[in-house]
Amino acid sequence: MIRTHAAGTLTAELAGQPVTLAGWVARRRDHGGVIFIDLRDSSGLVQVVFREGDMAQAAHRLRSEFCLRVVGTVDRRPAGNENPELPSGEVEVTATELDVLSESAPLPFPVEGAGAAGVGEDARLHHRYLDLRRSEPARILRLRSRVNAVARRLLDERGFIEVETPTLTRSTPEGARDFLVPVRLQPGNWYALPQSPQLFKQLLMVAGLERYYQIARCYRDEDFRADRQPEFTQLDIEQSFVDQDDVIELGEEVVAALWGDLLGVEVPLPIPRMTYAEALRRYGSDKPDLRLDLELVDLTAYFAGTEFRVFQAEHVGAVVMPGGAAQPRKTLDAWQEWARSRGARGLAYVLVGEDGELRGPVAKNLSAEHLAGLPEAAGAAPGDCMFFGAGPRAEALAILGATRVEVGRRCGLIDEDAWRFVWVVDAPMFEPADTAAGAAGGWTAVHHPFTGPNADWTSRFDKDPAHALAYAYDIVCNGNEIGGGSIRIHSADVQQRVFDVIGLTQEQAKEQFGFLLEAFSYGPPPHGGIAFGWDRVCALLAGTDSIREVIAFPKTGGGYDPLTGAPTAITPAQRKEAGIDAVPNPR
RNA sequence: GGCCCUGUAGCGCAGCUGGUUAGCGCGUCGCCCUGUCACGGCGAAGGUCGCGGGUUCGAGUCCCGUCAGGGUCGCCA
Repeated sequence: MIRTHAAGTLTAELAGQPVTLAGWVARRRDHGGVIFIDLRDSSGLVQVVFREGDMAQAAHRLRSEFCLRVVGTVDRRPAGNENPELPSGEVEVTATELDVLSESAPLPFPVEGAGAAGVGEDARLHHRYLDLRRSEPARILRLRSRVNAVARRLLDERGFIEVETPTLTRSTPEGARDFLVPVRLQPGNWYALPQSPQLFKQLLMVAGLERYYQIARCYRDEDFRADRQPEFTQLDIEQSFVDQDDVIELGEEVVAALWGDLLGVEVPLPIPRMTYAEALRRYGSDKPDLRLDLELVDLTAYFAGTEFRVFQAEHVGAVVMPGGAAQPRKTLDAWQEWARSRGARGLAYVLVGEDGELRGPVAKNLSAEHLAGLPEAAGAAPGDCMFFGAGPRAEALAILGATRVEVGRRCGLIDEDAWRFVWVVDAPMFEPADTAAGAAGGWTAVHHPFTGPNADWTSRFDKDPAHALAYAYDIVCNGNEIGGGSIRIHSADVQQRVFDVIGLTQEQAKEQFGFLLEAFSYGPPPHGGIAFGWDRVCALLAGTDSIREVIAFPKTGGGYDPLTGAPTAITPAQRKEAGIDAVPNPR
């Protein structure tokens, strides 16, 4: 090694010892006759002193982020000059030899010191290698490595086998759009990048592995959000001869190990469970944020027979904003704007005065008797504001659920330090096809077409697809879905009935999933699993809002990589060689 | 694809109802400085105001279009 010690590890115990350090110039404080350099390496910082004569002259030309080798001795700092902010603050290194390993051009943004905190994301990603020299981004990458290690250790201890599955695979028409890769050796034919290892992990169960896991890269060609990237990572797990409780138990162990080992947070087990229907009814969301106690109120029955047209709807619900009656008109108008920006027509409200009198535009439209019992029915007290959502049930619940969280945010009702986990179970198997694209029948699978019906519905899911429930479960943390999975179908009969419901003919099923169905003709074991959204899990553990912070080289919303400039055009020669425009030979 | 916000020096931002030479902080460059740790002092350089068009005597500012980034809804089995 070029160095003998790491900069951040030097302490008074080493006083008097010669050391050789290697790292970067974090900051320079040039006093003419004496020059201080904060030398940074991956372990931290130490102050290096260059005194008069040759050493001071040599140090004078140092600049930020020059890469150095420094030989010197560890000295206690003069009394009164210690820096308690630094772990190495009791000592400094008096330089006797300086070797500039490489110089740095002027920086595109401040790496250290004042202004380093406020750098825009674009600049940071363009020079991500400089961004990662900074302590916080570096901390996050190190944390992610430990997140992986904790998961691997736990799964290894429980007999799981880490298997790598292909990233060049077959395009399957359901689900998200695939990224496609042309194949030079078979012009006109294309690989797809996997949206997840779903089909392969099921094949591994047929293969008798029984316990599989993988930290797997997945690819989906969809529009991006703050919490989405075109390539992202899942902790993918699958197990044979298990039921839903077994998978949930394992998922809880993973969560408890991560939060316990990395944050010192004890997650009380078992994690509570809630049905999908209950989550929607009480919180207006399939990923409820339980840091907030506030619940929705169903007033559909209460308003039955109302003459107020807006409330003549499939569903009428309310959420109460404590103390909300004091909001000025301008703020209440802003709520309307907020609701419209989320696709709602508006957000009806009734204010409960301190005197109990009900005010607001909607109050005038309600009958005296509906008005009289309203605060009690909604659970509102004097001084509160009642917000109402009315319309088709799913839409009304969606806006009410969003309002609930927004109320919690504005009223400071959310405990930012809390970790509230919940399993959302008994998800519906199917949803009407018109809300999702591409299905030929009247129904489409909510999860994927291999998700098994739960015990209650095995015999009759195809008779009442609208209400059929699956052995499908999501784990939610503070309002974020961090993982989800299901018990898969291993019976050919059940599988065929699911295909029938979603309108998939035998020919289509064979065309799309033939290899899986063939495998399933050779004694497939009952199996199920779970996949964690690993980027989101890491972001939560790191305490950051954006998953970009936990990805070494993330892309922007348009799928652009600001560092490499990918994607790029290709040359006509590349295009020809890749066979992009070729017509595939029939097989 | 819809809607909202942003785009001014290397970085972060200001620029009021249109007005003469577009400012501030940090950074950069030069000189000075022997105990600083966001060191300090003096001086200097650095800008097609994202791009295109329009209104106007005059546009960073107003209008239209467009591009890029961020957010959000749709979408994401």
